[in-house]
Amino acid sequence: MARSTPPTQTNASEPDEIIVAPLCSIFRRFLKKRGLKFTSERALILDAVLSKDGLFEAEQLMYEMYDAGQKVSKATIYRTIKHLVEAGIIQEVRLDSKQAHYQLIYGRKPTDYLVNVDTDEIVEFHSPELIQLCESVCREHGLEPDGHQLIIYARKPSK
Amino acid sequence: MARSTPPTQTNASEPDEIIVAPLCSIFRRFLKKRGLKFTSERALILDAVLSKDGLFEAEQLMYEMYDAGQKVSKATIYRTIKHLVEAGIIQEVRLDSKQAHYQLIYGRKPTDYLVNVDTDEIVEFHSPELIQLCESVCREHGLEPDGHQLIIYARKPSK
DNA sequence: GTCGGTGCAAATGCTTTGCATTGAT
DNA sequence: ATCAATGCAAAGCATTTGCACCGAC
Repeated sequence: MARSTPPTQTNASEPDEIIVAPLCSIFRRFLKKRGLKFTSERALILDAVLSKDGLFEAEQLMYEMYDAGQKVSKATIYRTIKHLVEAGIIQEVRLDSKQAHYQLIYGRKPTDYLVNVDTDEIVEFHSPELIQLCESVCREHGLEPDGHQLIIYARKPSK
Repeated sequence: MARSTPPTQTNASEPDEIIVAPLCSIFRRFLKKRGLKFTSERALILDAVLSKDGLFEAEQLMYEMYDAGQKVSKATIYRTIKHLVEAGIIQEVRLDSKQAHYQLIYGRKPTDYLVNVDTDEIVEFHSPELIQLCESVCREHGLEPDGHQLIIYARKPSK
């Protein structure tokens, strides 16, 4: 069973003060509002997610939890991740046709990605201009922004 | 066997003069350069792709070709689509965790997407500002742009 | 006590692959 | 003639689901 390795990655953002406790209660509140339960498995998964500061994958998270002796089934990982996305705590990022990546977003600036297609290296960045753009595009259509995903693919200059 | 329906979609671009013949020779040239062959199946698939002006899916394309009496196997569709992407004729768009979508891009302005998360309606748009942004982000990292993908998620204003 | 949650294994669905045959160059 | 392409069926892989038991509320 080969564990897929996360993409190489540099984090462009200075680690903006992560407030762990609030996120837990935010998740509890979200679950309660929907008549769902806050179980010990969900607490463990949230903890594991909070310990990651870049992109991560569902199975990777599961194996790391396994190694840490916190065994939660794959099904539960996937089910919980869906709720975390719904709750606005993490976002799904689709870098390629393979597995989904996720990243903590709650209380952070929206993150965009620059992928070097030669090396697969991923650089994160934040773009206020893009946020403006999202807002104006939405406004044109009488809508309001509910997240976005920008992936820029790039390569070494031809010469 | 349920055929998945393509997302509802409006095309924001005036159909910029599509030059069909050139694309065929462009594809031939691409294939030759790689020691690959231009087969009748690939010609049929290219034709089918050129007949689409918005997003499409691999299986959907196959069924449409089937209905038109042009039967090409699923394997060949997928194999050819990969080459079309490599050739820069179409681009892959990942709107969700389900199947991939594709869209003709050769000779067109890069297309971005606004997804109404309530209705799943997709509006295409073009953004020169975004192209500027891509260039400046790439320049900062000593790279040059090689495509991008922007999906804006939006919803009806809360009130 | 009621439902929703969990783990497991099986199922799903998109996409890829192995292989024998066919066809472009 | 060579070597890639095709079609088919089978495999792969990330993700989802059915079900019997468990646990949060």
